[in-house]
Amino acid sequence: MENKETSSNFIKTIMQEDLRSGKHSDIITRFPPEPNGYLHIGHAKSIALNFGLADEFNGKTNLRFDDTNPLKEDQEYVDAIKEDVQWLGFEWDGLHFASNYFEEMYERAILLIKKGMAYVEDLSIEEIREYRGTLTEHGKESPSRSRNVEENLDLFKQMRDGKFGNGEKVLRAKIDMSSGNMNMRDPVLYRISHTTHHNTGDSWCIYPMYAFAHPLEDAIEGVTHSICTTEFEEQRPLYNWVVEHTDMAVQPQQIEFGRLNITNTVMSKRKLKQLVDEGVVDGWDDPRLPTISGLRRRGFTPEAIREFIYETGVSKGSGAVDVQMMEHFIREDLKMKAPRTMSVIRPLKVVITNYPEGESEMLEAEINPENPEMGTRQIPFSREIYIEQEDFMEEPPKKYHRLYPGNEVRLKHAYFIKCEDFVKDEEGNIVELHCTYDPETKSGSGFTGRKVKGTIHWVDANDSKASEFRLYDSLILDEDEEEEGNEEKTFMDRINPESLEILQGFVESNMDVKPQDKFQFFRHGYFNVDPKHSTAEKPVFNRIVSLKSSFKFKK
RNA sequence: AGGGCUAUAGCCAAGCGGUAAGGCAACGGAUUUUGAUUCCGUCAUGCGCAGGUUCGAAUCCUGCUAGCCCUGCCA
Repeated sequence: MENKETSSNFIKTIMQEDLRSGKHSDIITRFPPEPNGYLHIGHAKSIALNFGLADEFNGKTNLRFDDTNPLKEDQEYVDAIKEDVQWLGFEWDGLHFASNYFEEMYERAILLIKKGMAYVEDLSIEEIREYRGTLTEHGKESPSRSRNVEENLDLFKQMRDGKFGNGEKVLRAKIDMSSGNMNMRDPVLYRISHTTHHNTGDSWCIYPMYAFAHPLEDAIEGVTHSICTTEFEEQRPLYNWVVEHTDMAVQPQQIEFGRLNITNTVMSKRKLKQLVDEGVVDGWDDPRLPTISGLRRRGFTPEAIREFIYETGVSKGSGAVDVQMMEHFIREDLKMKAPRTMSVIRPLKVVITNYPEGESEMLEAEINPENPEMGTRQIPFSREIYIEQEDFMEEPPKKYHRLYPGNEVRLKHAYFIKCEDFVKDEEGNIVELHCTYDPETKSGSGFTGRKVKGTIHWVDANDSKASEFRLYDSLILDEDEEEEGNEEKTFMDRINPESLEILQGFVESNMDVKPQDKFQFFRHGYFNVDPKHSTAEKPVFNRIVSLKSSFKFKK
């Protein structure tokens, strides 16, 4: 994509070398999701790598659904995955389904049987597990291992023909039960599952396992570099074994990278599913989730996600990237794109006592000072306005530049106002401010008579639009130093009870918003119009990220 | 009778025998009608630890240590 000078990573180095040496004349990669769930930003890294690298070398990338387990897969997920890949800004060359290769895979399995390298297993699932041994003990060979080729062929045919029930038989590779690598202890190649498949319907009742199917899929498509995450590293010998012994024409190279982890969130499908199923969040597209659909609803852009992934790099390590890095890239992307506008999220009424009653005026304001081409807008101003509650303090700390009794500040795009008085309710809460304004200080007038230390935002109290604001915080809290070592706290124990705060306030009356529109609310941060809950009458804004701030209350 | 992988700053990460890139964060300072942005500056005599080879080692060798992954008819 638009990635500037190409920073180095070990996968790119391998590709460059393969091109240089003539091992390959083209680079072909693939993104191979299983359609059993929604994509998250970890997948986005894989997508960006596969598509980005191939693109850089003018190669090709296929989107291939690894749909070899009908129990878990569904058309709903293939549609969602396609949408997410496109939304991220990538175009696949071929669109494939592993299930379209079932016939060829079956033929290759037969080839293995004929070579005496695969056999039909009679043992039960529990027995297979027992025979497999443990991490520190060798496995032992199954009695079925010595079955002759003809019988294996016949039995495998019967498996395909539905002569057996689920779990009764399985096809296994004959490799090495004493291997230190568990994957080589006669791995299962095919299992029986009388289940309707989203793509092949009921035409199959045996389905290939990942370890057998994946290398074949890659080889069939002529994939040169099969990029996956490090937990597949130990499968590489098996991957190579399958391609070699099934006499595939080409041998793709499996390359593993460390998966993306981000602080203060969870990334595994299992954990995300748990949060959704237990109702901790509002579905797979909850704006607090690192799912692609969640990030989209939160207001992240494809550009920001891509830049973040790119800057994050590729390695085999297993660390976690600070979530602040992701926030940096969305701020940077939206800086030029997002219109500035004002909103008051926790309103405090201000009466400007020397402004004539019943009158109002329109003020001109630039839409984005970083990007003047975006033009200007008109903002109504009158005697009563709302400001942010935190922009007034009865007894301010040192270096507080906002409103307090006797202090003067600028209202953005409007006038200086000075706090003359304030009123409290019975409980002592500040409920209203009385201020005076100075007509001389109108914004844009060039007034230089005196300076103020602070500029605050506001909204006309009688001409503004009621809106809902949803402020998000980390879903998962940091680990306390105290708790480490103690009984294992799970991520469910560290859920932030304050990850969502819903507030009612106001935005400028000139705002006409559509779902997914993005704005910078002055001094607040970047917000996205929620596509699920926003209505024409009452917009709902998701806070994507706050603005940075160096202001700290200190005594 | 275990196997595989990884270790460079608070975090991510380049580096491939010639004297430690970059990004995030942090901290100074300038500008500022966003306590934002922008700009300028600081931030590893040091590359998990201990030895060794070499004129020279983050890079090569040996030995440790720590972390991650592997015993689905999941992918």
